Amino acid sequence: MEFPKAYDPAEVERRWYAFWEARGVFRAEDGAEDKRPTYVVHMPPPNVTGSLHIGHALQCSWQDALIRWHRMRGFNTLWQPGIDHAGIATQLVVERLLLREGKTRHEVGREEFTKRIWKWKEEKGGRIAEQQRVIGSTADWARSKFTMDSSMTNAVTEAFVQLFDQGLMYRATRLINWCPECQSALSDLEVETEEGANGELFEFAYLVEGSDERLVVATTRPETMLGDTAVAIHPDDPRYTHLHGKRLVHPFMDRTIPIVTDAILVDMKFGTGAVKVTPAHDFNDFATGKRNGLDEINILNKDGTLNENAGPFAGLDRKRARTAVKKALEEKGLAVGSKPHRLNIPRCGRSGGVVEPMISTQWFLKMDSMAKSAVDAVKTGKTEIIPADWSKTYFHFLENIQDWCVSRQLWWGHQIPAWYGPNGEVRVARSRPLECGEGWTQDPDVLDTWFSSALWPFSTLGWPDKTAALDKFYPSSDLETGYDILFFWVARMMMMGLHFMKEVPFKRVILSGIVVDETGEKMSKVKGNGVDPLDLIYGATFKEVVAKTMPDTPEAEALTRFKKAYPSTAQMGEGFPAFGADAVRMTLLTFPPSNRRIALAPKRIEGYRFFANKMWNATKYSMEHLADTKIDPDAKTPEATMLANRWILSRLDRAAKIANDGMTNVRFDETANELYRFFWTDVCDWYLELSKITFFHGTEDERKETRAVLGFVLERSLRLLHPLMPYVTEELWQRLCFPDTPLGESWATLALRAYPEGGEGDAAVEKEVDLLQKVIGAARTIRSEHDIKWVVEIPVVIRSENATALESLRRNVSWFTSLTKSKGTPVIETSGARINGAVAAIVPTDAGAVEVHIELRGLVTKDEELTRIDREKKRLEKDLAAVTKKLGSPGFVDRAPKEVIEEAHQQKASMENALTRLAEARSFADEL
RNA sequence: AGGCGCGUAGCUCAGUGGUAGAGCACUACCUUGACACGGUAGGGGUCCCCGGUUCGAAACCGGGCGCGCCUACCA
Repeated sequence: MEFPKAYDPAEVERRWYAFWEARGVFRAEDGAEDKRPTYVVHMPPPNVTGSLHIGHALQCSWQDALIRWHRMRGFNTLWQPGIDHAGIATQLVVERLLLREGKTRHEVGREEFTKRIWKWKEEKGGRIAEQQRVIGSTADWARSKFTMDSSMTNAVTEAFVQLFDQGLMYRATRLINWCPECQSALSDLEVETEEGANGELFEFAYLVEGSDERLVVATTRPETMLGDTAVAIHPDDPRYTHLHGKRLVHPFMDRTIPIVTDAILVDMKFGTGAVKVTPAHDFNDFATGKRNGLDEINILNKDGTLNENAGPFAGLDRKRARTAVKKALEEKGLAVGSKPHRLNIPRCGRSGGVVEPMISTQWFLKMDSMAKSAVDAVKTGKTEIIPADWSKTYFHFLENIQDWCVSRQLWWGHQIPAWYGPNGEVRVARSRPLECGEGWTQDPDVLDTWFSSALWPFSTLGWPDKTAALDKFYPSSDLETGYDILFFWVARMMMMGLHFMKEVPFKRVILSGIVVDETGEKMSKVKGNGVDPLDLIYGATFKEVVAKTMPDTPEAEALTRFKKAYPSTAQMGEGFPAFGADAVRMTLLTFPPSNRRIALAPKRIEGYRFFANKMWNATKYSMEHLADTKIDPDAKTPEATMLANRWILSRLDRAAKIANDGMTNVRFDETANELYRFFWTDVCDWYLELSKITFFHGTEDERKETRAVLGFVLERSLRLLHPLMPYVTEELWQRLCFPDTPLGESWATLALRAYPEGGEGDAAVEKEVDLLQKVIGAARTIRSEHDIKWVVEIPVVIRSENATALESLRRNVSWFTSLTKSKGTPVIETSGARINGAVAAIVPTDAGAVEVHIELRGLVTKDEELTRIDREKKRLEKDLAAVTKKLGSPGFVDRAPKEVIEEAHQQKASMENALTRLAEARSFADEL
């Protein structure tokens, strides 16, 4: 089989996704006869309007790593995918399309409009699922659900009816958040506050009835005065005692309004101490109205224009009305003035329009008892939130929760299963009740999209039917999602799951952070600092990137802004190369999951592409030397007698342990970093180099053992890395294990091999090798410091009083010779004559230093050597001073643990010994 | 205003009581039979500041400064 010199992710990755799919790797088994333990993850269903962004890529990487890891460990894994119908977002998209035809949804009608949305969905919607495949997600796509599927609608209806029958779902008239742009009610959570907006505080006066006295109030929304039904003062405010019980004249309406006293609303110290009260358009005022029995006058139409209650201002839109009211007040001499004021503006999370509190009749879901259960489930540990810090936020939300306004005045969504009769009757049922004939109409409103999402962990499995899948896969194991939807989704699933299934929907909640740009700024369309993961996977020029993210900005400026957001791209030329999905995944996995912000540096991704190339070439090398050795993936750990082989097997064992621990503890970064380190440093830098000694100079027996170990280590390394970097590992595994089968045609797949468990390794072997590495390192440092060319072979003498070390060095002298290019065989001795004109490196050990003397006469100058020794000396002295101080400090010897003291003594002795040797070496420098 | 989080090498980040770590970037040398998407070696840090606990603090506690996010908001 051809083995190109460099790894090409684009060529390789393309090959494997369909391969896995064809082998049924992703499938979960419903059947009761399948006795494997289950592992279930629900993928947060992305919006049907959405396309893959880097946040999805992060979550896919995490979830796929968890899923693949469990699958390899023999779990019956279900990764449940799906798509969310995203009520408002989708409706807005299709409305915008209609607008291009010059039509509104009201003109085409509800039925036609809904048809159009479905058509749009079939053509354009849900493309994200294809993109999720690109990054390697092994979800069970055959089970994918759309929240508007009939089975989902069935579940939503059932849930609604049950909740209504239980008295938890009710209809009420109250002040709610209204988005005039969407013309719909919103839940509290869908309102986003724009902080610190520049506005003004406008002051005007009401005249006291029957006098000339003026009472000055202030407002940031002057037009709301049209709905004022009182002015409140503090009962204890001496300035206004004489006004108690008086009334004020409304300047534009034919009414007077009372002056009420209210200690809750009014802060005497703020402003004039008098507050206008608009119960129908302000949450605080609404409560004040209830306390004081005030009228509630709604002055707004659903589209945000003023209604007939606004008298002369009726018909104006909010903004114009504000100007008009101010002007009219000025004309009447009632305006007092205005000053700049910073305020927070509530905006609709979807449309961005300014939200207006408005009195309206809506459906609400009672939250208190369900919220309590959801709190208890976490407090009692039935569900664990990771990182645990988030529990506090979760509790705070649920302990202060308001009833959930679930009805939306949209056309796209699950229509509320309530019918209203001609005489005000209300019927809630699974389908239109027979008695609801002539004169009855179904509630036109739909349910909040999050209501259907809240049922997801069981609705996707067939609820309310008792299905095999529901039986087997509820509750799920882990839920992994961004912390930004902790309230929207996670908390609500908890409540619904506990309510309907009497059991928590998931055992662990893993909350991920937000991917931000390289400088830590949140990615946003406005800033244009987003990155499309597909551009990273497939490659793209920076011009192409900014054309997408900042389409309205001139190219040069856009490029400047882009480079500012991603400084590391300065070293990348004209664009991103194709990093490949593996590199993108690996990068995202190396951030600790507890990080709230994940600053994506493209340069870092490059590093993992290089890592894939390293794996590629290590495999290439191995296969060249394995010759006809058949790699049996089922082989047990081979017997090893040679130190290098025993060592790498030990390291493999420990790396596997660390990898598993990381996955268990949701520390993917620890898994990823250890496997990276293990493969690059232990396998490539040391083991492959050592294996060359055997392959080129060893006996046939040695070669045979080394081939077996090399093949084994490589095969297991690929397994270990597979959940993180599935593509390159599958490719290399196929090449390694089935060299005669054309790629993509074998039946076996790495995705279904057992994940190595690992263990503690062999400490004695690792300690021995550690010393050899240090001695080799010391010799290399000398070479490098003195600029000795690689091809120059140099005589070496090694001396030490450490008998164990000497013995090991003698046995493994070829390591030293080969890896330091020393001449002939180094002389290894306890003491005795040293080479004239040699420089020495000192390696401290716990049984006397190892000295490495290298003959460099004629190759270096005395000064160079003195510089080197002095630097070494300085370093040792610094460390020695630290440990000496520690040992001398009062209390340390008395109070520190025995082993710590012992260690300190040993360090001291070893450094002192090394310093003595170094001083000797210094005197030798004269001979150079 | 409250809550939460963060501040460690030029950059992105690990490290949670025992002599400061990784990757990238940087410097020098090297095309050595897997890999220049590479190798070998090296330089670089008052661990934000101030107190306290401790024999010992980057880590634990208190206070401050700076940054970010969330919740609630004064008309």
